[in-house]
Amino acid sequence: MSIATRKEREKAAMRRLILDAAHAIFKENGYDGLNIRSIAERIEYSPATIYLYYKDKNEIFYALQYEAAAAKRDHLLPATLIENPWERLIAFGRLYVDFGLKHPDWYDLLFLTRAPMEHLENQECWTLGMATHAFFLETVKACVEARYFKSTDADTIAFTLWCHAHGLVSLFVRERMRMYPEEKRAGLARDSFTMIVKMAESL
Amino acid sequence: MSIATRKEREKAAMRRLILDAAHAIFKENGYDGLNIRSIAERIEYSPATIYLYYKDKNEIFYALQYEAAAAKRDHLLPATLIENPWERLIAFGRLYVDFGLKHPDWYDLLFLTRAPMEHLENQECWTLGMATHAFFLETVKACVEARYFKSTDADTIAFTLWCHAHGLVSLFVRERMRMYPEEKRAGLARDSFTMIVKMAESL
DNA sequence: TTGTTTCACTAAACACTGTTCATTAACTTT
DNA sequence: AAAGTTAATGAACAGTGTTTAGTGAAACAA
Repeated sequence: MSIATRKEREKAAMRRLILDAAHAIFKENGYDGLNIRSIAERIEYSPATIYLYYKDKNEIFYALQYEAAAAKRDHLLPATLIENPWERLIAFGRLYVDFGLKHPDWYDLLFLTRAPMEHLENQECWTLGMATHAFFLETVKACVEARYFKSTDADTIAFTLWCHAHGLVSLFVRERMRMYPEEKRAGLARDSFTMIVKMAESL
Repeated sequence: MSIATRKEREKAAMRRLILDAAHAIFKENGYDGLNIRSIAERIEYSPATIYLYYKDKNEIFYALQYEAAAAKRDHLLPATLIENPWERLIAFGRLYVDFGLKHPDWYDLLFLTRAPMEHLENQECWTLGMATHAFFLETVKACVEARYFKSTDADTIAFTLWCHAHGLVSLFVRERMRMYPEEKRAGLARDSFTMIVKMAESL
């Protein structure tokens, strides 16, 4: 029994080792620089060994996506502590955009990568994302109930705000802000966030 | 001289042939199914021949991106004919979203592909996109001047509206709408567009 | 017409991906 | 100590983008 548990432990350690290497490479060279051989080289094992611990590259990708989701959850945590729903909503939005602009690679991984999403519903990552989204929706609903909006359609309000934040971050992450001079971009992001808040107030 | 012009004509025809093949493959199999060998096979030439007409795959990618930009411009054309700036703005937004949802692959190519954008500034595609963006900005400015908004910051208004539309389309194109039941998604998109228009009215 | 040059084209290769499999060597069990 | 199990790997395969040496035909010069 002891040997079996040790082996389990070693297996988990190896999976961790692989994932940490993948994580490091991803941070250093982005998704493009991440390949099986680069991981293998970094952990000083043969490429074939990777396949003893992860079915294929997608599984590693999923695991990385989970890391990103966890990082996002942690980043948004401070907002969840705020009592007032309206303040909470604003803080949530601000931190969401903040996360995307500070960690474009992770945001990319979570929301912009054209990836095999088919099996993602079963993934822990999806659960984590759903929880965050549910929390966001709850906050909007709390605002609706507290009459912060004239509209009562919480779903549409939430979706609309999400569209704005996601669109804003996406334009930055995928470098579609080139028509604006570099020094104006950050200000534009800030002003637009302020504006959507104002728009939401009078909603 | 006649031979030289004929050769030029043939060269242009070949570039067209390659691009049309690429276009067709892209429409049939998406960006992933598009590779040099598949183009070569379709036009019944060797893969190496492609490189006599396009420097590398990126150049073909750029050309395709231009096709997408032209398709988008054509799709938005009806809006440009509307006199009233506010009506024009709404029509423009509606057609923009409509284009993205109807042609996700092209939208992807234009705004979501992680691509070598470095040399894109010099590209016709960029010029075309800039023109469309400039028109959009002009429309917002016209609305500002006609006092359709309280705010006078046309740049931020335009950017904010773009963020929403782009975010909305992006969530669909990259399949991040899974948390909403399939049959509700279209309605949500419609409602959200209506909502952002309402929000803009009271801006 | 003949010899030379130019040019479109291609087969074959290279380097790089993800992935598989037979073999080896070490560990575990008997 | 022998037999069985398993972790690890070298070598290969198939699929990418891209380059290069070479071939045959078209264009040109005599």
